[in-house]
Amino acid sequence: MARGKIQIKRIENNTNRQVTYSKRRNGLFKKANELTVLCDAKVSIIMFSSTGKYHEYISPSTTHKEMYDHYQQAKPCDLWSSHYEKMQEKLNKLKEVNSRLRREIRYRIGESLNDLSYEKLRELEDDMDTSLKIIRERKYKQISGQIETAKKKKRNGELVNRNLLHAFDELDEDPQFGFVDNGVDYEPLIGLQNGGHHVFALI
Amino acid sequence: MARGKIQIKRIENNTNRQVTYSKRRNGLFKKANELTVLCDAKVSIIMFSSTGKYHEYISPSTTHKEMYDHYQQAKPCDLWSSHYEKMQEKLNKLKEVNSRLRREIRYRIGESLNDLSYEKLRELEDDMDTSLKIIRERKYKQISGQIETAKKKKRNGELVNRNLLHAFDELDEDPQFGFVDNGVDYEPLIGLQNGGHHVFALI
DNA sequence: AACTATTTATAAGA
DNA sequence: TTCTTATAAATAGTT
Repeated sequence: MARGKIQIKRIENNTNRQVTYSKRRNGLFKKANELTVLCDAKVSIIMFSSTGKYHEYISPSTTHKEMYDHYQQAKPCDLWSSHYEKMQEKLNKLKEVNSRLRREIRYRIGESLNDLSYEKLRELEDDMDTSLKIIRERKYKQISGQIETAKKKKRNGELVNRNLLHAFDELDEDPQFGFVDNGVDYEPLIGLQNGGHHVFALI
Repeated sequence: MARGKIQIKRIENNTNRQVTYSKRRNGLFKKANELTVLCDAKVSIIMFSSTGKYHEYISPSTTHKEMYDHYQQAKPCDLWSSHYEKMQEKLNKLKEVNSRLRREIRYRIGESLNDLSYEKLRELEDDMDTSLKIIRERKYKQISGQIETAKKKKRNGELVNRNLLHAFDELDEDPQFGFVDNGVDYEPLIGLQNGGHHVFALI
């Protein structure tokens, strides 16, 4: 717009394009600021150059986030808001599921039983009873398995020992094998609550 | 910038301000578009007038959402993105808590017991045992309470009945009072799983 | 980054 | 709102 008119089309010369970008960007931001002051408006500008660098203008009294939140409200059907809202929805759903899970656990550790009808209490008792049986079985299975293992190891150890005795005619027969933890933990997410019950450290 | 210089400060005359807003807004958007074309850049502008009306410019090849997502990446420490990221974080935390709660429930209904060490199994058994006792107590308390209530009602009913008999010399003595549900539900969020256990219908 | 000839934007008026 | 136009501002090409 000076020293010759130009066509509004992509500037092919790379350097030229960069220079023009820089100049016009400043011009744009200046205009944006004038608009802000003169008309008491709020303006949010974000731009990316062809090389990927970004620049921004934002009216002093606000933030991009505020502008976009506002924009969202003013234009609720656009694609942008759907992303944002979906996230909110997801969050709320998770919260709900969470509180239901917590309630379930509370019932199962014997809290908030007031909420339950007699029928439900009976169901819960049945469930708990069945579960407890499963857990006991499992426990017995595990302890007998461990005892077996221990015995085997002991036998094995004794054998080795005997061999050693044979070989060196020394040492006495007393290898101590304790129970072996399977290495997977019932997690340290357990805090005391309600008379010694082990429950999650709820957030 | 014509017919006289102006000071860059708020235009007090309301109509004037509106007019200037409109004119300059068009100018700004025109410039933004020229910048887009000339320099192969992407520009996102959102503005609100002092009266709350919004206007926007967005380069043809993109969307506001895309621009802000980009902007976020380019400026990870700004307030907006922190809002966005906090949301993500919250979501992840909730998910984590969720899976822990589910695990806890699984243990308590006798699933995934492979994960637990012998020690933890023993703790779990203890817990379950205690909880079951609490639930049983509660159940008995409730049923005996209900029986009491029923008896009272029956007595009451009998009394009324007798009075009625006296009054009308008719009707026979047989009011049927059933147990009364307390009205609060153990929720229909319970679906069958693992051999008849009642657990939440997990999402 | 500065300069400046020109083009563009626009304030005020209609 | 739109047009007009005198004038202020922006800027393309150059240094």
